[in-house]
Amino acid sequence: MPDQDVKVDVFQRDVFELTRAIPSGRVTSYGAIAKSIGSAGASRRVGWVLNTSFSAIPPVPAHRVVNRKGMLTGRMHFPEEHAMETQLKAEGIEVKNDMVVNFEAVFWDPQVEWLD
DNA sequence: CATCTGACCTAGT
DNA sequence: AACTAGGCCAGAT
Repeated sequence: MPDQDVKVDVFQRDVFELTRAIPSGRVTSYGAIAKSIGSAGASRRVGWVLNTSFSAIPPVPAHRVVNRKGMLTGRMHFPEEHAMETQLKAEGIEVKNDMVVNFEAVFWDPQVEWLD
């Protein structure tokens, strides 16, 4: 099989695995994920992969992934309109006006805390 | 088949 | 510090 397909598969697998490793009550960013799996700059692909994560087994907590500013940019893509915010709040993360409150405090850096 | 778009980020001006 | 441009790469049109 073509190398490209393999790369995509690995990329997707890594994104899923890393995202599942995000502790409850914490969030991370697309760029941080991309960087820690060796694809720095490919943050847009992370979004695409997460979009396919809704049907993934086991489920991927895509609601814990936001952009660099702590903004819930992907909430409109969730199955239900307020799913992302609701789930975050259920985990103890405060969300106001589509923004994670105290973002720096709840930010989870995969490169530091996700050790193989 | 060509062009645009997007759950983004960094760097340059 | 605000703004622009470029890069990333797969889907959609």
